[in-house]
Amino acid sequence: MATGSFSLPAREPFELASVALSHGWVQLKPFDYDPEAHALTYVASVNGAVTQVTITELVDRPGVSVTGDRRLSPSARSALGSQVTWMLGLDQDLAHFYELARGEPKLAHVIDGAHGRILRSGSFFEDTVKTILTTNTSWAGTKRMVAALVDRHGSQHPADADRHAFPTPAQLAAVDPAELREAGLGYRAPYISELARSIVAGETDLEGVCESTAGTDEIRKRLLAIKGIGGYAAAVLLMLLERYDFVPIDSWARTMVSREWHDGEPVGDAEIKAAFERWGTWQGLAYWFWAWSQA
DNA sequence: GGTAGACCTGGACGC
DNA sequence: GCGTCCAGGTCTACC
Repeated sequence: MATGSFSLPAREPFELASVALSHGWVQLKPFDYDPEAHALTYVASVNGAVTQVTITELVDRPGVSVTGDRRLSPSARSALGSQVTWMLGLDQDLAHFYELARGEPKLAHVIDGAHGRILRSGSFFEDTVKTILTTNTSWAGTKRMVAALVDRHGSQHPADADRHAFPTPAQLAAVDPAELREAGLGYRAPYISELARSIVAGETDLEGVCESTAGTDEIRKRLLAIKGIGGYAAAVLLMLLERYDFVPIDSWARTMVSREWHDGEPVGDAEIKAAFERWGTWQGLAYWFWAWSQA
């Protein structure tokens, strides 16, 4: 067996903290981030074995060091390497976005700060479930629901009963929707259950969406066909797929666009779309990293 | 295609 | 401490 540590290269510019703190995912289990140590941790299921992974930034070149808390076989190391590369978008090319951002004072900060990558979970299934759990609730509610899923239904770490991986589709498909409802998911419980069962039954290929070369509109249609995914959630998931053609319009977007361009007057979807339309296929990213005048 | 009401939970608020 | 109201996206029924 090989040791549990290895490194992965990243395309420049890269800063681990910029990716880790790109949105709230880092606050959701099984992620954790230590700002003092600049270390991102994630409880992963690698080839069926639960491993806590610690990711730190390399000091001598762009990239990260990945350390598992157990010895990794060559195949496990390869699988984990692919997973971490995907989660951090290490090979993502944002050169065109930076070119555009250079000419916009509200986006110029993304270049120096190496912003642009958005943290992803270990699987697109996990990202989809988490996104559904962000809808129609507070952030505290999202954290509580995700924690309930992970703690109750995720595979347990062999050395620590308090640590669990995010549950697989098979694990969630086996759970009675009523139990998910009681766990605090409320009306979202049947959505999660139906999605998990559909994947297990082979009716939905969520991970295949990541590799798809289909157009963004087609991918969006597939996402909108999932119960619980509406316009906002689809836009968030498309962003995680590096497709930035849509702005995720939620209450926060309404507030910020209203303050930025409409003197606090209420705005509709049309005004929000109009505000970022000029950024074309980068408009979602422009919105995400916009330096708003008022927080 | 557009709109209204329901869904569920937790936090804020008034009494 | 209790009850009420509200915010947060999406779904469904209806027009």
